[in-house]
Amino acid sequence: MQERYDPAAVEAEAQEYWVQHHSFEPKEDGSRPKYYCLSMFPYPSGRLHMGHVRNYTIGDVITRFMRMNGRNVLQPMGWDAFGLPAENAAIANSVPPAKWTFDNIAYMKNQLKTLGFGLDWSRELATCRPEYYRWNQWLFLRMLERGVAYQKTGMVNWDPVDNTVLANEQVIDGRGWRTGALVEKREIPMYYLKITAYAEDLLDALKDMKEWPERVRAMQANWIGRSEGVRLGFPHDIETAGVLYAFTTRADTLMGVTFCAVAAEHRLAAVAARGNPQLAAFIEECKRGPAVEAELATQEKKGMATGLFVRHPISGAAVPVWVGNYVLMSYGEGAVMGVPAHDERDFEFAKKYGLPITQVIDVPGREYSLDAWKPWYSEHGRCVNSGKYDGLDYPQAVDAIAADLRTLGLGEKQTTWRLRDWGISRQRYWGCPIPIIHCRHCGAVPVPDEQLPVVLPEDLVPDGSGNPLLKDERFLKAACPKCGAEARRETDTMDTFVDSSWYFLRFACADNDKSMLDERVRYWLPVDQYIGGIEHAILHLLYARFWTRFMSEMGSVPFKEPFTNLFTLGMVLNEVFFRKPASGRIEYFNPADVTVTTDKITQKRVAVLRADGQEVESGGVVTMSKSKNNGVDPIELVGEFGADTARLFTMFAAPPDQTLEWSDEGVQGAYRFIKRLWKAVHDHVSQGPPPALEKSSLNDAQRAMRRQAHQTLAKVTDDLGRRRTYNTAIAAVMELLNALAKFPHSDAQERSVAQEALEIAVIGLSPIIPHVTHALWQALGHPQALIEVAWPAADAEALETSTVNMVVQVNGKLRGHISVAVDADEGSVRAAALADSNVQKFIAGAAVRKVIIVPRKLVNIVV
RNA sequence: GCCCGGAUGGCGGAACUGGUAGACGCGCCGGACUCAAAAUCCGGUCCUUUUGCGAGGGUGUGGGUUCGAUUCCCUCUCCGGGCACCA
Repeated sequence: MQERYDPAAVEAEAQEYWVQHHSFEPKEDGSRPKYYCLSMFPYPSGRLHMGHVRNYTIGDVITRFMRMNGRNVLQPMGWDAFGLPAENAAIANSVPPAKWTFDNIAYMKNQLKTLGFGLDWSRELATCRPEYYRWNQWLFLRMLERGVAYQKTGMVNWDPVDNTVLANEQVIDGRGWRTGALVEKREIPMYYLKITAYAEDLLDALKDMKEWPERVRAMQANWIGRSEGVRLGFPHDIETAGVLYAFTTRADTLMGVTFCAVAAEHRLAAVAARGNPQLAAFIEECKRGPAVEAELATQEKKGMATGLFVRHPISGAAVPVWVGNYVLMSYGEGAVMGVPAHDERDFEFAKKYGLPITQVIDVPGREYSLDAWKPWYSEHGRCVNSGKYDGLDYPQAVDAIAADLRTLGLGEKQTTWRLRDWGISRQRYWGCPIPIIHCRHCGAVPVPDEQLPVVLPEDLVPDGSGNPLLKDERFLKAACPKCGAEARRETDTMDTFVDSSWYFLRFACADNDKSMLDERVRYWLPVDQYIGGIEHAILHLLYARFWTRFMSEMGSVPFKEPFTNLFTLGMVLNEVFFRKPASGRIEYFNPADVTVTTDKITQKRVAVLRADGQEVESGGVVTMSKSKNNGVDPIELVGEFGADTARLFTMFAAPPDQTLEWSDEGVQGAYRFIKRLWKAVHDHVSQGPPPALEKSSLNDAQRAMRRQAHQTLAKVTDDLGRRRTYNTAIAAVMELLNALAKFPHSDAQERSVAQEALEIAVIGLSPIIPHVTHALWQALGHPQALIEVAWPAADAEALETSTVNMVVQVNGKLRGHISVAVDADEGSVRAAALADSNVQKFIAGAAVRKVIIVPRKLVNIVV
């Protein structure tokens, strides 16, 4: 065995072994339990970032651990290869997005191999390949047939200078990111998927998904947003006799309505705007407003009276109709009843515009005043000032009012969802073409299955002014499948979330060119463990669940939930350094180019840019990103310390589901530990092979060492398998190694105990640092490769102990320690506790009121 | 604004089911080795007090439940994620 740890040589050899032996290319095998471990596939942005390393290391730890525990483990990898960044790169460099994407894939694949992940590359897929996206198209046609896909108009951001549709992220303060032009809204026809038809099932199923993090289930449930309420109608005679409908969860406050507010897009707003230029201008202003919910919700609440009135459904009183910029057309009926006394937004609105406020709910012991909003105003209580409903509580009032409305034909109880249908049309080039042909005579005609795939040309270079497909005659021209007339292809492409809504199924059968899925899906799916960033907690995961439900209905898959167990990891953060010139833009400096020292006198941290020796400011610790220039290149790290160090640090520095703060010193520490482990094995094996362990003849110190080794094994097994707290598993092995360093190594039995402890350390860490442990396992005298070794169980005999240490508290404060026999009864434990000299000091002269004994842990004496 | 998380020494974190707060690592201090430095090894390291044993305080804020609270409940503050066309 070499004395010096040489990561480059060790890692090349181990990786060579796994490739040669196809260690991670599992075949379907009905005789063995399968395990499908999947990390969210990356967008091929150019190079791996630390978030990828963290994500894929977790996946790899699970993969290797489950493999050693006898499972037939599949861990595939692919590329989420369509998307906006490729178009941006294309515009910047005049390269087709396809070339940019494929170059990036080649580069990043190499990076992944360098890190030693146990990936099955034989199943690799990229969503931008026609072999893949043809099935997007095929399934979209099935959805069209079943009415799950449908067409309606939707609003988009329009850049009037570039004549192009902008993504929300390309709109900065209401202006186009490239042109700076004021962004307009346009209503255009788009395709939608009817995810709302699955809302109830998507919500109900969450209750049984115990293996998903509670927070993700909560976020999804809130997103779907089931609301039980009442749909109520305000009759009117505007134009002709009609009814303005609104949805409310607070029908008990109906008698407190003093106005109604409608969205700018509401039909009544348009009616009122005729002949009212001021109102028309206000409506236009609202429509130009933000598209993003966060901005909508924080903008100043504004409104304008329409001059129209509707009638209160119960009292018949005239109720003024306003247009409000806080009313969403996309939720409920696009109109709300205004009850300023009991709704905070309505209260503010009424205050601002001088609308009346009528208290109709009374909460005992509380005094209502019109001066300022108080949180209790929106609490449930009893009806007052509400005529026949006075005295009713919330459920009684809602029932009574819903019943009366029903009699009047002006409403009923209703369940409303926050979830909206999924608009999948994107007016962009680098995506999966929507398989539709537009014919002058026949309208929008689906492309017949036998003409699939509709292939996206890969040689176009977008220039930022609209979708290049619109200018590509080869793509555009098509014969109408119905009448044969010359027709035009749909140029919209699909949202990239479509691509990622089923890729996990395709890994089971990526080589099938005849059908989307086959019987192998039944062996591998559902995914046993899915791992990805918390930022995907809602959209991606919800879309994938919806998609799987549709495929289940079609009979394509025998399950509705695609991911049995979900693990969400935290973000990777790093400190950000910058200089802010008196004028001009902030300049960010990469932390690798900055030296931070602590001033000995002032104790202040000082950051200096090495290039010029001048100080830079610290902007705190934030998510690693290109824009803040605070990323760390994982591959540079691998070059300097090896993949095992990169893996060990990312697993050790923080629990995997929480944010991880980057630390160069921490990386050094990880490297130091691996070197110590290497040296410990080297020093041990250089004395030659130890004799067989004679368990019965060990002395106390040897027995204790052995006990710690097996306790460590039990802890590591639990931390890796159940708790997924890789940081504490590593800490436990570090403790074991620290203990072993103090353990004598001279007689034969001591060396046998040490051999066993070292083997436990090496096996225990092997899922995390597989390369170095592969080499160390050989050095410890084993011909079989470590990846083929079965995960050991802790020896129950080694864990046995005769005495146990307990702490003694007096009134909850720690006062002493006692050592008692494991099987000591309460009486003797109590006696030992009371006999402790320090404890005596605190109970002297006081009456012992109570003694609480927690077996094997603690005694608390209450005096 | 709404929904979901988080906050513990100089720093990252540990304490799993309400039972010894600070494991493990980083940094720092002292020592060994060295002509010297690096690397490595050994010892120390929450704060106050004490020669020491010990004592007092301490888990973002303020309150509550309990023999006992980092852990449970309520309040507030700050930080992070998501908000439907970034992926």
